[in-house]
Amino acid sequence: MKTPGELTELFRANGRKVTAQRQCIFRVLQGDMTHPSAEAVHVAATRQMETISLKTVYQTLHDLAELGEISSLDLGTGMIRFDPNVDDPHHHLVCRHCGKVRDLVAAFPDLQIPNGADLGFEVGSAEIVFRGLCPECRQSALQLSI
Amino acid sequence: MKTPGELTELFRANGRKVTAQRQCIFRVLQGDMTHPSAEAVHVAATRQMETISLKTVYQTLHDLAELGEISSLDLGTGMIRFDPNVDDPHHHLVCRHCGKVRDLVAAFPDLQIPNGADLGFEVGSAEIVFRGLCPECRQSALQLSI
DNA sequence: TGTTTCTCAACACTGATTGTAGATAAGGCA
DNA sequence: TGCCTTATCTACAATCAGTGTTGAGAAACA
Repeated sequence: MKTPGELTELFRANGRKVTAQRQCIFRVLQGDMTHPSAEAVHVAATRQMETISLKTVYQTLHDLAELGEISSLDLGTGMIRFDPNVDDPHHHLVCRHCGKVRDLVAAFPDLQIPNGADLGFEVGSAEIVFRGLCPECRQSALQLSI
Repeated sequence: MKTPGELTELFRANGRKVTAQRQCIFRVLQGDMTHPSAEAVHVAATRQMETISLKTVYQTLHDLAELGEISSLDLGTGMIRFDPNVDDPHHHLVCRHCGKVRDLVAAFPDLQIPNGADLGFEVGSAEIVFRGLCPECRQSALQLSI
């Protein structure tokens, strides 16, 4: 993802206005590796700007996704997650207990896309989701089963 | 998925009661290859039993998933889809326009699960989702772009 | 500075799914 | 077969993530 300054330029270049709320969201996303939900971004943004509304957060996240600066992921955790890492092709590791998401950059960088020709599909992209338990949930699962 | 008769046995063996509503849902799922949503199952069930409630459909689908007879999939189409095919390991092809889902049985039957050990994750399963356009949506996309 | 246009926040609303509670039916047993 | 216990059913309300609307306000640009 670009820096807040670059995003400001990009938004202006695309005829979008740059507000204090948007810059706040840019800063929140910068360097966030947790694949936050809109709600999580809102909570973090609220710490810098008390009155920012959830609707504004949703709208700005959609704008960023439309410009290709973040990607939105539905990983089956009940809400859409936003991933600022759009530069390295990668897949995801999802904790089936707490929903935590981590990038898996090294695995399957060039997954062969099968041709769905026999089914008539025109296949455009492939995503792999690995599900398991994160370190924390693994730990608490162990303690519970004693 | 097992036959309606086998499912009846299985439910009884697990201390669950077998009602006309449940058997109706068993029949609806039998041989359904469309990965229906709960709503779609409800519509089909209503054709056999007018008064069956959506809540009952959700509950029975969850029971079946709990017993491992169907699997529930969140493929990013806005609702959970149910897949009666739990016998052949397979992946999914999802139409990004209409949400139609097809099985891809032959592709990557034995995807190597990377060890998430360096991230502390204990990885249990892997799913690949291929996104593209189904034959029908491809056709209408072509017609629109003329 | 003035004007235009976009964005903001508050609020109501949607659509999928779940919780509640009284009515009803299944399954075991006499 | 009829009764009794317990699970399940339906209807209804509620939840939760996300979206549409609208008047007020701020950004961009001349």
